[in-house]
Amino acid sequence: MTPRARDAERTKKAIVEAARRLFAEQDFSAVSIRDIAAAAGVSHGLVQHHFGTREQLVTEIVRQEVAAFAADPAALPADASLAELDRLRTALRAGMTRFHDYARFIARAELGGAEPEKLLDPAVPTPAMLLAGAIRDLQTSGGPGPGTPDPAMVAAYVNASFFAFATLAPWLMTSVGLEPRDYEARLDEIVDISVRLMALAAGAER
Amino acid sequence: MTPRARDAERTKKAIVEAARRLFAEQDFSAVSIRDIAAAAGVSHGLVQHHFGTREQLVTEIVRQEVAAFAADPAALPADASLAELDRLRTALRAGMTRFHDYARFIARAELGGAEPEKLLDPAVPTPAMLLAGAIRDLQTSGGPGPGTPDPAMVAAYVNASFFAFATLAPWLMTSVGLEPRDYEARLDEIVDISVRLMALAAGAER
DNA sequence: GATCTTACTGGACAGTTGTATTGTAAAGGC
DNA sequence: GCCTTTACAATACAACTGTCCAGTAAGATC
Repeated sequence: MTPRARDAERTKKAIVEAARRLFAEQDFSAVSIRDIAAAAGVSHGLVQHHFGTREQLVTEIVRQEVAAFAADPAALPADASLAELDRLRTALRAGMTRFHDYARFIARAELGGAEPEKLLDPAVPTPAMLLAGAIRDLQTSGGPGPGTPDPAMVAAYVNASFFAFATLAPWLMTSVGLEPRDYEARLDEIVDISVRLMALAAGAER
Repeated sequence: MTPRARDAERTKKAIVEAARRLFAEQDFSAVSIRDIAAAAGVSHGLVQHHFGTREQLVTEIVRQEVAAFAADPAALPADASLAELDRLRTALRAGMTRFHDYARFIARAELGGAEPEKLLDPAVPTPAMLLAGAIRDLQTSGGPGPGTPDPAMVAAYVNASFFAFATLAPWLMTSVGLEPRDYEARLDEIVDISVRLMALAAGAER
């Protein structure tokens, strides 16, 4: 193997990027250090030199992924109030798109049993955080109506749907007799359903 | 290893059951044939004798899991119409409970890349299939109102939420600032949100 | 009782894994 | 120029993997 340029920072980034790519396609435990090294064009010994053990590498990658998502301004558009439905829709759509890859990553990491506590970070913004505006609307206008669902639970529900579609869109579509290929084209419908659900939670009139 | 009773059918079942248990806890690719054999109290050679290759074993387990869920009467309660909200709620709750383990299994299998086409079976009933009654209600009463979301898409949305909560409840709860431990206690709220969403899709008055 | 089938165990094997270790040469301080 | 540091490659190794295969004995058939 021909030696690469001596640029530790750059090399570490290349390794992390290669690992990210492989983890997005396979089981966490199906990806070996040698796979990662090969994908990064590096000897497997170097991976160990930079990251220590395999577990430390995985931890580092998870940490970076969470940090990147949390820091991405596109992941958390400004609060959108229910009074501005169009803005809410647009923001939710953007959030959903950005959430897509992150959700897949979380699913693999979580189901793979890798450092779950690192992922359980309530500080990480999610599409449903947009509910914040709606919830404020609700609270300033006298509280929820009788029998209105808990806005936080609705937010979790919306997050859940986005998450599931991101990871299992083909299965979810076919499970109700829809065409799997249509998923991309119908993202707006999913957003629309979410918005209606939020309005419901806020006790707004239909 | 002391030889076990010579009962092929019983032994095969024990192996499948052990594998199911292990697959529910770890990455698909992290579970070895020897792990499964040990958990079943059997030599690893026997697993090969009964199932051939590891892949055939996994395929068989997935097939059985899908078949078991599809055949379970509790998984698909009788159609509940929107006109009978209480029955709908009860049925949905039962479906959700049964869906829980199946969803976890699907997630692992799908994300592990194991035989996805086997899982993409639209014939497998899911909680949101209960929408069938509501959709019929809708259609016999003159079609959806203007701007009403597609009932099939709503069904997929409901399925998605159930699926995601089953696999990632702790993360989903904390992501909106709720207590992860509360998840079990608040299942009814999730069902309630689903029912409201269905009513919305059917164009029913709130 | 002899023979055949088959449910099982256990050993062997080559390939892959994570990690430890050794070796090399590039860079920087002095 | 020398010397220390360190980014890298390459080898070594024990543990584990899936698969193959030889052996054993229980039970059925005749």
